Amino acid sequence: MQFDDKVPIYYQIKEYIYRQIITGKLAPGDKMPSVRQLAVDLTVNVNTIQRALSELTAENLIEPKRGKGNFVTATDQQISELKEQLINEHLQQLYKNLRELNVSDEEILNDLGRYIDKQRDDQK
Amino acid sequence: MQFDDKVPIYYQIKEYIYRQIITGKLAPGDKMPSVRQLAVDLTVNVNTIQRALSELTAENLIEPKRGKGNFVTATDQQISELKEQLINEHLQQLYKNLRELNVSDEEILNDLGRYIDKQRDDQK
DNA sequence: CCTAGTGTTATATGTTACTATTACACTATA
DNA sequence: TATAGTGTAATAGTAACATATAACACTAGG
Repeated sequence: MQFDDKVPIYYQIKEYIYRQIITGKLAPGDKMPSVRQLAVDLTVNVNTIQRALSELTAENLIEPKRGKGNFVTATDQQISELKEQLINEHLQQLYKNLRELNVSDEEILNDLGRYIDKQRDDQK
Repeated sequence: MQFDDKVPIYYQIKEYIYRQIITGKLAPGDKMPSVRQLAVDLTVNVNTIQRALSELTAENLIEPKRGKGNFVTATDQQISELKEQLINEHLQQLYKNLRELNVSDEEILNDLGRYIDKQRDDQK
């Protein structure tokens, strides 16, 4: 996994696990990979994994069991709220960023439309 | 100015100056506020200002003159390219973030449309 | 009971970011 | 020529982040 060196790694791992949960790769009740395995997979130190997991635990999304592993405890309700929240934050971020560059509401929508069309073309 | 504690301050200052230039608050040829004044205005250390300015200098957007100050040397051409690049990066960021949450192209556009409408309403 | 696989915790080390402080180089001007 | 206002650079200290390493606590299975 490639990290943005402008943002703490533990935080990017947290976001990565958010995604795993939201996209269903990790479902309620699932056992997560062990901290040591995650450390290998993401090529970071175990302590860095722990830093991310401890925050997710504090947010009641996962729960550790000594000797067993970490388990997803988030409910479907929690997950859908989390997804909505993250989407909203990202939209807000874009909106704020572009407005700060003096891009109008209309242009923002047009530019995004063009960008998405371009992605579709590049895909081919 | 409020900073995001997940991103280096010097980098956020760099982005701030990008905005000043793109929105015309700083025009080609303009003299910038002194490093000491910027440090006071943004409530950071002079060295942090320098860190940002030295990168902007390396990008040929500004140029320092000993004893005189820092001056905007970017051309209109450079500025419009910079603006386009930043807009593109932000669009790409949103697109990537939402696609990673399994949001479809169509939903992305709809969600943004709704978000912008909501902003307009909240404005009143 | 032993062992392998879990989570948890602690220590030491290195790097980067930021601050505070000081000093130096240069320019304009009174 | 002195002074105030510029940029520049160096030092030292603090904090956060990440690493390496080791040890400890618990669980499951042979």
